[in-house]
Amino acid sequence: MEEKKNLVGGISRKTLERLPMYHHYLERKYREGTETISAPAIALDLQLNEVQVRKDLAMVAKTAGKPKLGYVVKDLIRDMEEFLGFHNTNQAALVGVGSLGKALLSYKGFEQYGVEIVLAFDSDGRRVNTKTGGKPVFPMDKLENLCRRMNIHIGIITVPAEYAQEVCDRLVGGGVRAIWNFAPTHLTVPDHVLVQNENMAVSLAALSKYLYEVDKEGGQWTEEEDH
Amino acid sequence: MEEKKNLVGGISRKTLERLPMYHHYLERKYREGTETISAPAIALDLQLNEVQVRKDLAMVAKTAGKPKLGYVVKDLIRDMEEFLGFHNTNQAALVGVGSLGKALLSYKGFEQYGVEIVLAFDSDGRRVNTKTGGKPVFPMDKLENLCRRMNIHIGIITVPAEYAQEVCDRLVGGGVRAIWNFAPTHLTVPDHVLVQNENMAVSLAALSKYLYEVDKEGGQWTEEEDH
DNA sequence: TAGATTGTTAATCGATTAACAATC
DNA sequence: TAGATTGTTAATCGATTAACAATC
Repeated sequence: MEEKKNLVGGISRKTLERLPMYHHYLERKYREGTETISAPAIALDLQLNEVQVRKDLAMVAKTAGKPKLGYVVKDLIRDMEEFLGFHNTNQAALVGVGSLGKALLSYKGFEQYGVEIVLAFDSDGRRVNTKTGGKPVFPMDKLENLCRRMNIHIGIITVPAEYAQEVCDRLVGGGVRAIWNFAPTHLTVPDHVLVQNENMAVSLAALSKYLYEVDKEGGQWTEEEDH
Repeated sequence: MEEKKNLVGGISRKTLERLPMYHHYLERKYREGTETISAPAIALDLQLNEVQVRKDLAMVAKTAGKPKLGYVVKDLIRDMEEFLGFHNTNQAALVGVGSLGKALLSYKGFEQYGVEIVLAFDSDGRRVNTKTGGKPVFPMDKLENLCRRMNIHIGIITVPAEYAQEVCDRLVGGGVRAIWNFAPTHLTVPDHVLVQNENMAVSLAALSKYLYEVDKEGGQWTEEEDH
């Protein structure tokens, strides 16, 4: 029985989740003309603890910050992109060209993160051999073969939950090593494959629960109050 | 300065994130004819610790499990849905009818979680006064007014990052108390408003980083190995 | 009964925050 | 220099896991 890993490349999952937030924030600051920035300033804007910011930045920054000055924004952005591997483009295949699949195929913003969707698969004959967002849609039986031949490393699953595991297995069979799963279901994969769940159900549950609580308590509420 | 809350209704965020996973799993089991199920069985299938499963279920279950038997699947599903507030439908407004916005408007699966998108807003005159997924699209200047009049509590943001904060402020101004944010940016909101980030950038960063590491290390890799 | 499974208390683990000396 | 800010070590906090008595 294998351990579930919490670390990706020596960095905790929690830290990794914050990095894109810093990245986006720093890019905006840089566009606005900010040249250097301090950890307390970042912490204030992003509502984080300043020590946490310093520790997070220490994970990625090649050069240390300077007391009284802070960090050089431009260098920080560069180091962060290198750390996250945004410059090594990975090609991805998407399976399931429904409305969500179409939205993802049409979305231009992924390349910035080093991911490019190059082709899609669908079981519906009417969608096969068309193009969506400029990306060709192939029939399912070409999946393993095309993924392997094109050396695709990322699979994006946007099929209904009941087909997700099967699609996942086939992607892994085609040599895919990282899965971005939009189906609201748990996927079982071999150890060397990473599953990243984009779990909308989780968000909805949190929203729903929050509003439910607020209504129940009849207004604003804090966890300190015990009723 | 306010504390960021980690608890929603006396339950830890981590636990809350697992509940939809149990819910989906249990529904499948129930469809397959399973009447009772034990914590170890769930833990095995979902790759969790069995004590964790028991603790999580204890948070939601109205009736205790029975030694040697486990829990009644049907009751568990019912309790979980009640706990998460899936039966109290909340109406939502979506802002930004781009490809992602359209996909969400067309998606039928939200109602199951107690969320119903009833209308949308967009700044593009060509989209205004059309319907997408059967939901009317209104111009931006109607936002606050319509949200308030219709007693909308959930706002869904699918606009580009640079407009997200402004849209967020207006939704809050219209009485929205929970925001589902798809823009890759940090939103600042009053304390009584919950922001749920559906942060694709985070997922992409994790995928990208993982593949980057795997390639660097020349194959499979574990965090135990120090090179 | 025997043993699988429960719920709970205690131990462990990891992540966050506080404290502080170093430094530009 | 003085003080803002750094990086790091120690303390705290919360979540996970292990241990175990209760029970059907």
